[in-house]
Amino acid sequence: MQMLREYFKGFGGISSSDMDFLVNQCTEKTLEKGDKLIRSHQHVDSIYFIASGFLHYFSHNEFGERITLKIIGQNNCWTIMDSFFHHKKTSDVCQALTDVRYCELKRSDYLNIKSKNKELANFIQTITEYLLTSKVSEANKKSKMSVEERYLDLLHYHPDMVQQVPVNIIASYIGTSRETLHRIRRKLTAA
Amino acid sequence: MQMLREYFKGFGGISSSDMDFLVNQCTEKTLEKGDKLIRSHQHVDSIYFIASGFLHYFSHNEFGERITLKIIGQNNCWTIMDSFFHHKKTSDVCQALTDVRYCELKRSDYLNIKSKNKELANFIQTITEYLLTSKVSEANKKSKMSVEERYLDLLHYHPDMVQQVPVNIIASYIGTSRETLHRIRRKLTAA
DNA sequence: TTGTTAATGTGTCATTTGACACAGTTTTTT
DNA sequence: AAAAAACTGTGTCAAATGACACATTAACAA
Repeated sequence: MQMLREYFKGFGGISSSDMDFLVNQCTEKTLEKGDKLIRSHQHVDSIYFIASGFLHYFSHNEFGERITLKIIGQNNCWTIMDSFFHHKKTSDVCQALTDVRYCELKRSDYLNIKSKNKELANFIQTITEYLLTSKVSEANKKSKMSVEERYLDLLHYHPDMVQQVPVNIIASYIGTSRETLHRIRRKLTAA
Repeated sequence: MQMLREYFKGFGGISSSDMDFLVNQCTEKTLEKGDKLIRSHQHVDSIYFIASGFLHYFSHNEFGERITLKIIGQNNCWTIMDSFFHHKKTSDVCQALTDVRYCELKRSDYLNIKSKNKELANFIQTITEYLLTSKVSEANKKSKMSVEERYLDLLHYHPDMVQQVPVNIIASYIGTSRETLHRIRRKLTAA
């Protein structure tokens, strides 16, 4: 829960009573490696904050192949937006790649927070703006990089992820096959 | 301005005085084909709503090649988030591909709206959540599709864009070269 | 412990792609 | 109207990639 407090602190000052209120809406939970946080055809009614471990968020393309949409690591606030905000079923899956500790915030409590007071409404707006900005920047960055550059980027910013997550999942995440990623790694170790 | 009202209406009811207040913060403007809305090294201090025409939002990769990040068409609310929210310079460019009519909302007026009253703050939050959800969904969809599928998708949802925007820009947008896009088009017309 | 499954490393080969080159066409500028 | 610039169509060829196949190793469960 301490990590969550730190995460929130990063978005500017709120009173300690507001902070307590915020954190009290969240529940600490764990997953074991292989457990599913979200199954196909499920409604997603919570936002998650990852305290430790890695989650694998994936979907399927028209040929039924798994496509990694995100590998969610420590200190990340995440949900399936479309399902959460629009009360829709998702067809995607989110599964623990390692043991995971996380906090859950249910939609009803999220709404509570937003309507509690002006400061908290504002605080949530700030976080939403931050998430939007991050997502756009990330997508733009991805557009500018080759597969190899994306891998080097991962290695630089998330070396632990590269170590702990299977190659085929990393490969899918950066948009290539495990064989091509393997060639890239071979080339890099040779140099 | 009517289009902007309709756009806002899509996000749920607000009082007509709130709607008037909202719309009054926006200024109608135009660009001629080739004009730059945003130049490199500029601070972006506004949000834009496109009423007609197409804008080309692009950046450069490490080799100085132009990378199309977005082609912004009618009924789109857009800005360079990172620059707008974090008061930073952008190194990207946004230029009119056709004559363009748009509305501009300056940051100071955006902040005015947010602090005017609870309903408007909420309304802005709803739009931000919508933009975030759309962006994530769009990125996920893109991950699942091949270049050819992305082209077919554009053709389906934005046939006017495919007609009016140069092939090399469309190609860059869907992540390939103009030659490969040309091959795809040739194959499709053959079939 | 052993059998089973998952993950990794690597080679071959057909296919796809990007880079280049250049001709034809359209648009814009002078 | 002429010249210049931008855009489009197309062929060739080398390089990159994906699909397979299979051996090896690691992780997990019976």
